[in-house]
Amino acid sequence: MARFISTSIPYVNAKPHLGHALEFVQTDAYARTARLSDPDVFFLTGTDDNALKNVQAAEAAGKPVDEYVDEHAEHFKELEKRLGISYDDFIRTSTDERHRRGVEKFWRAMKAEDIYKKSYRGLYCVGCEEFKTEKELVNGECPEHPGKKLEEIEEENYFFRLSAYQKELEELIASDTIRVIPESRKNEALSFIRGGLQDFSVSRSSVRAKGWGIPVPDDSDQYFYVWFDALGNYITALGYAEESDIYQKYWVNGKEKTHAIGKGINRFHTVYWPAMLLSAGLPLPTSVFIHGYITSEGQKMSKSIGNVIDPNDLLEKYGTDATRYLLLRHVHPTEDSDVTWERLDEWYTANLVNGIGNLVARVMKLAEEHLPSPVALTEADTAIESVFTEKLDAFKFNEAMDLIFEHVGKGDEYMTEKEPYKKVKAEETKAEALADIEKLVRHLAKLAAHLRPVMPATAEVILAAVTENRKPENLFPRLDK
RNA sequence: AGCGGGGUAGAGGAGAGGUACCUCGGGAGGCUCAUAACCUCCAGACGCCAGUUCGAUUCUGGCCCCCGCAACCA
Repeated sequence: MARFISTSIPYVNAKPHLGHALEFVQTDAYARTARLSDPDVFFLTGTDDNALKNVQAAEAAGKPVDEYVDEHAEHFKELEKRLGISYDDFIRTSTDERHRRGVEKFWRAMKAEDIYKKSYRGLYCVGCEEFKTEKELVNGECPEHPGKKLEEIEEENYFFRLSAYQKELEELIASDTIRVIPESRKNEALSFIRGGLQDFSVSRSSVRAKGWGIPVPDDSDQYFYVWFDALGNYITALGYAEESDIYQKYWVNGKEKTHAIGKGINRFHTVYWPAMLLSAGLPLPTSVFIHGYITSEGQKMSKSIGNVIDPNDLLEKYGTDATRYLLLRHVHPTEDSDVTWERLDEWYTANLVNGIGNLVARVMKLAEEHLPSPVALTEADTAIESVFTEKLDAFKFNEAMDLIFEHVGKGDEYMTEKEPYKKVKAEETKAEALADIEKLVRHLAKLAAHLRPVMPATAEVILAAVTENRKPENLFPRLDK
C-alpha cells in the first residue's frame, strides 16, 4: 500500500515565492491525508541546485556558485519548516551523492538507441548565456540585452529520442495509466504529444555548463542538461543508485506515485520524464497533479510591478496554520488565483478569527465553567467523514475546506438555537444545557480531527483544550487595525 | 499563427443540466457564551448571439473582452 508523493524541486536562483509555498502546502495536506488511512507514505521534496540559472544568479550576486546555492537552498528548507511541511526527505541535487550516482546510473540505463550525439546550432546570447529561439527575439535581438549581437554557436550534445515514445506516451496518458489532474492539463499534454514530439538535448558542453552540475560519465566534455538531472531526483532520492529497500518499496512497488507540480512544467513531467523512465525500463509515476499560479492584482507577481507577496510575510503576519488555510481554501487547486493583502486579511478575519477561533472560545468557555470534568471522547467523535478525505484525495483542497467551515457554522447555529449559556443559569434547564455544551465540545473534537491534515497545529490545540476542558488562548489573534 | 485558462450579485471567489453557494459590503431584527464575535431575514448576479435539450448559467458553435504559455522556461 506504499505511496510516494513529491513536490517539484525548485531552482534556487532566488528566494522562494508564494507559488512554492502553495505547492508545498498542497502536497503536505495531501500527504497528511494519505497518512490518515495508511502511514506508509514517503513525501519527498528538495531543491534543484544544478540549473544554469543558478550559476547565472550566483555570478550576478558575485558569489561562488556552491555557496550561493547552499544559501538559497536553505531559504527553501526554512520556508518548508515554517509552513509545517511534513516531508520525509529533502534532496539537494548538487550535494547529495546519492543523486549524482543515481543520475549516472539512470543515464547508463537508457536504451542505447535512444541516446545519440548531434550538433546543435542556435543563436546564443552572451548576456543571458543561453540559446534563444527565433520567437524570443525582438527585432533580432535578445530583449534582455538589446544592442548585443547574438552569436551563432554550434555545439555537440547528447540527444534523447523522445520521438520514439510518442505513441506510447499518448496511450499512457489517454488511458489514465498516468493520471494527469486536472483534465485540462491532461488535454494539454495530449495535444502536445499529438503535435509531434521532437528529441531534446540531455547534455550541454562543459564550457556552457561552466563546470556546474553533473558530468556525463565517460565524456568529460559534457554535463547533463538540467531536466535530465532534475527529474531524476524522484528516484535518486529514494536510493535508485543502489536499489535500496526504500526505492523498491515506494517506487518499484509503490501503489501510488504522485508528483505535484506547477503548470509551467507540465510537459517535463507528463512527457519527458515518463519517456526517460520507459527508456530505462523503470516504473512510471501513477499521477501528476498540476496546480495553477498565484497572481496579485490581476498580474503575475513581479519585482518590477511591486506586487510580490512573500510567503514569509504571510507567515509573519498570520502564522503557519492561517497561511496554510489561505493557500488551501482561497487559492484554487488547479486554476490561477488572485490574491491581495486586503483579501487575505478579510479571509483571515472572517473565517479564522470570527469563525474557528471564536467558536472554540465560546464553547470552551462554557465547558470550562460548567462541565465538572472533561468530555470523554469516543472514536466516533473524531472519526473523519469520508466525503472530506475524498475531496482531499482528489486534490480538491478548497472544497474540503468548505466542508470544515460548514461544520463551524453548524456549531454557531446550534449555540444560538439551544442557548445553553442561558439555560445553564436556571436549575430546571441546567441538565439540558450541560448536555448541549457537551455536544458542542464533541463538535469541536470533530472539527479538530478534520483540521489535522490541513491545519495540524490548530487541530492539536483544539484537541488539547477539549481533553483538558479549558478555554485555550485565542487561536487566531485579531489583526491590528 | 498556435496552445491553455477565464468572463457568476457593489467587490472577490466557489459551483454545477433542473431550488445558484461562500466571504466582504448595504438594509432590518435577535442574542450576550464568545476574539465588538454569533444567529435570522431582506435587496442584489451567471459577457453577447445562436444551437442541442422537456429544461442551460452549466453542453456545442460563433463573437467580444481579460490573463498565461508559445518546446529545452515554477
